[in-house]
Amino acid sequence: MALKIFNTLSGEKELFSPLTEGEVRMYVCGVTVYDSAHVGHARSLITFDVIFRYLKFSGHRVEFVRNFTDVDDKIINKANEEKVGWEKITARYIEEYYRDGEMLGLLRPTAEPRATLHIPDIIALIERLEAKELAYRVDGDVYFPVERFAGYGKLSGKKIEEMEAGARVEVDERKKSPLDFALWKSSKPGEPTWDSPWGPGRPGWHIECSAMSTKYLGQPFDIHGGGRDLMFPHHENEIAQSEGAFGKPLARYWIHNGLLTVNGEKMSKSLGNYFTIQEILQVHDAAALRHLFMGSHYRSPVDFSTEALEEAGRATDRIHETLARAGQSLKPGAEAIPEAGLMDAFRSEMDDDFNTPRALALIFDEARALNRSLDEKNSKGLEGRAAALRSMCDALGLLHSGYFERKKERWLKKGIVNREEIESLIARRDGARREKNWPEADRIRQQLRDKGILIEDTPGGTLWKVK
RNA sequence: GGCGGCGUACCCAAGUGGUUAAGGGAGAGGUCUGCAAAACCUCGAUGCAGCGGUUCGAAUCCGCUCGCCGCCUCCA
Repeated sequence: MALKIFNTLSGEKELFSPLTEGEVRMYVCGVTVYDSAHVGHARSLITFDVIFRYLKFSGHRVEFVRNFTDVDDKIINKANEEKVGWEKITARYIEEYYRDGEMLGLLRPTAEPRATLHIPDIIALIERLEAKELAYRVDGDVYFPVERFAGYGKLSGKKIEEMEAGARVEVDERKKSPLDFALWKSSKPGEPTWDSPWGPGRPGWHIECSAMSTKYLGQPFDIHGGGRDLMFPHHENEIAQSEGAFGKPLARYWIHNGLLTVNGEKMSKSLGNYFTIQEILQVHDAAALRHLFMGSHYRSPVDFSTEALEEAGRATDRIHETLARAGQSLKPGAEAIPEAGLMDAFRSEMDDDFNTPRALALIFDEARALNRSLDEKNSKGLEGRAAALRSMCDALGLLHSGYFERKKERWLKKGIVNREEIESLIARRDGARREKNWPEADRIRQQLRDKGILIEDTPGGTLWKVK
């Protein structure tokens, strides 16, 4: 068994072997912090969180770097709109981003560098490119001449001539090719500015990733990831800059996650068809969102809808229900070893380019088998199998403690019922049941049901949960 | 226009040359239950957009047709 990864660079699944045995260096493009992150960002975040988790799960030491782009036109525009400094904008959204990440159950990367804290590294890289005649100045701007880099287009499979012919951009006459991109931009008054050999200005978008990835991970490093939409031009430009500057590959495996769509169209700010992560998490559990994403392969598009999310939520309920049930009937404190056969099966699914849909199928198969054993009061091998189920879910980040309690909280917050009301209705119903007053007991149950509360009579007493 | 991808049951979705086409949701029937809920059991595509072809054998390879999407512009 060995991990295979689909490498965008080759267009094929390849056997993954890190540069250093047992160690993986991974860089993923993060977000530009000018607005709240939406569910599309969440997909990318969760995809690479799972990859991070699984690489660790399979015994690697992982250096995982994800950046913040904290200097950009959109940030400046937002600052101007609100008449505040740009640092206020980036600070606000970085803070929001950390809160989102925590709620999504993301593992923290090993480093989360910001562009503005790496200006010297960026300048040094541009100088290096300039020395190799891979940069030219136009007024206070510095551009990268794409036709001077032979491999331009190798990641996205595009050809310079074809792109120039079909260019839809308004052509900047000062550039040698419409595809040339800015390494450094001169700044207008009031914009973020740093001194540089080319005059006061700020870095272009792509250069920060080249500078920071290599600074933290060396060159080449093992995995570079990001959303499909970053493949061109962003990642192509990163390759041009880094490989142009150092004459060696930037990254060995390129991973791109598929995009999130809404009614079949890409979720994006410009289309206005997006939900922020916060909006969604007020109504749904992060585990359900993650489950929704895990249900499709990371490279496929996923169509987002609240119906799909609710459906994923019902599936997530089942897993947590099973886990809770298994937890109750196991000896407390017993340190069980996950059942080896199950773990092997899980690994072989995940080793196939992180095939989470198949891994989920395995999880459900085992959930059913476990429930069956529990129904039959057959405790043989139960601990090991429950531990395996738990471990598989954990490797996907699906284990969110307090899952049902959060579900209750979300419902109670709507103000339709409160706990006291539920408890007293249940007490009254229990009284009716003791007297075998079934019509009254059923009437109370219906009353609760109308308020979204389901009653469950168990040997240990009456429990309630949210519908 | 160029490049890439997708079309599998009511819905979502794996599978990409070879036993009965995973799994989830919804639905139907059943076991359990005072009745429920949960759980479990059973049933759901002789067929994988359509048409041709290659092959002993195709959802899986090739060709054409139809439909949808992404990138080529900031974008996870």
